[in-house]
Amino acid sequence: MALTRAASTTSGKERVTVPPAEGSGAPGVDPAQLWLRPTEPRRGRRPSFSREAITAAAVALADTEGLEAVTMRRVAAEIGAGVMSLYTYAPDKETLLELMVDHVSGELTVTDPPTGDWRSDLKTIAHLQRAHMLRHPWLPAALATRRVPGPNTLAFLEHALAVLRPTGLDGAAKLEIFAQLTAFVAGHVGHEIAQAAVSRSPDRAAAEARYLAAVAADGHHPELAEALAAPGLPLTPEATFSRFLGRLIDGLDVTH
Amino acid sequence: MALTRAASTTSGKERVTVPPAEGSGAPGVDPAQLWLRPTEPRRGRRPSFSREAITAAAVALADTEGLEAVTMRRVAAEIGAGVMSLYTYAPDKETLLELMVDHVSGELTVTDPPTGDWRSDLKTIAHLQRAHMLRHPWLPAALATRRVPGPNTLAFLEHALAVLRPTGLDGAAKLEIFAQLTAFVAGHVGHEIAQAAVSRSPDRAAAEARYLAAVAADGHHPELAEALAAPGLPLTPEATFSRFLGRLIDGLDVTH
DNA sequence: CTCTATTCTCGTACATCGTACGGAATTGAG
DNA sequence: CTCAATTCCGTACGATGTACGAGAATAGAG
Repeated sequence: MALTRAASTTSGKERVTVPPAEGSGAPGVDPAQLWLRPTEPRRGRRPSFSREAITAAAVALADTEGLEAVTMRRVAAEIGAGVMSLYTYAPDKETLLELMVDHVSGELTVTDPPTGDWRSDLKTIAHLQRAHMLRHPWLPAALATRRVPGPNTLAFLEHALAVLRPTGLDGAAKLEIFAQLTAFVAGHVGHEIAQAAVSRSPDRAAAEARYLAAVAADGHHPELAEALAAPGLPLTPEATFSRFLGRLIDGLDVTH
Repeated sequence: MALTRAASTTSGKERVTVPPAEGSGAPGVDPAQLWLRPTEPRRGRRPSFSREAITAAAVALADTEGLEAVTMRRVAAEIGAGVMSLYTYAPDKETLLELMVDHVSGELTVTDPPTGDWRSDLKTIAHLQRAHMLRHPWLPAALATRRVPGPNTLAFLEHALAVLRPTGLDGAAKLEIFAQLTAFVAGHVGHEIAQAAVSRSPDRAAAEARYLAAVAADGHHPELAEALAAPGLPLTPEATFSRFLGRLIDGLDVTH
């Protein structure tokens, strides 16, 4: 979610001195090329495939076999195309990922208008997002590197902004809240998924438990030892999510 | 941060039906192999390198050239080793990444004991983490796939748990708060970094602004249009962070 | 119709990645 | 010394993203 008013990060002479990160100087994905390209002139050979079909195939692949199964070769094979044909529809794999993210965001259609109780509405949004991400477990990972919101994402954002209207916050704050809420949900679901994956292989889970037990027993981590030893009813991930979401949203101070 | 009491996710017959995610069935990294291995028997050829040196080289590389520059070949070259020698010290690259994360976490040493004002202490922790991540911009991305906390991470966690003692929350809740706080900071800093990267290439920033302007002008996104048009003083990333952190922590309801 | 410009298709090829394998080198124990 | 253990690392393999360019299909111009 890189949604900020254009000039808000470098104003005037202020120099940002952050060293290069993941995709440092690289131009990334051009939004115009991605979301704004008009229906091209009808000329030349007729296309055999479509963005839609390619994206859908990639999504299906990610859903059933995980994000790492989404390779250009696999996707191409899935729709019966040559590998290089994909590059007619998307300039590179990163772009295909963005297409995938926005594609599934189409499922996030909201029918109910805002109720006026923005806290409650925001919780509904978060639960929608959680269910959505559980259905597409690769989403949290994919969202981490997403740049430009596509039409489906924008539609959902539009709804979120409407929900936040009663807060009276300025635009930037509303955008930030949505971005942070999405990040929170992605983070939480990401952990849920990772946890579930660990639990699914017993030796792995046992190894982890043994490690933590060893750390707790070394005497240098009394707080951790106590935290791990404490009873505390085992909550479902759902309950944990709700509790945390409540803490987050109910406490949102909107007066400053 | 996969820190949960061992049995808290699958209790009894409850089946987790989440489809495969990023590293689905794969065993990942064995914590014992990673953090608990004792000083091996003194026999055979003397080691020419060390985990420390390898990890430090990898970190230096990530700091200056980004995470994608950290390849086994580059790291090996950096310390004058053959590529395959690295595998004596770490079983695979994922493990090396975990080593890197914990290595830099060594900088997070906290000297001041908790003051008793846990909200204030928590904010201090978050600011520490933010500065830390800005110094190592690859951290937010690397943290997303981290599994088992190493000694330095555990030391910091221990401090955080001590800070949270006055809340009276149970262990699981405290662990969750720390995990979510870390996730929040990582998410925020990740966006800061991405934003800075975009701003650094003017054409890229302009393209993005043009795209958003086009969307705002299409008539289908009135809320977004208003949010983008609103004045709102351009805040420094620091200020935005503090404001959000305040909203998050001040509102944390600890009574349930 | 033919010609030509345009567009899509995709086989081949290459650089780069993580890492399996196995032999050479070095060490301490018996 | 012999032997087993341990480290070092050159070579090699399979997989990946994608540049390149030759061919095929299409639509308008003449």
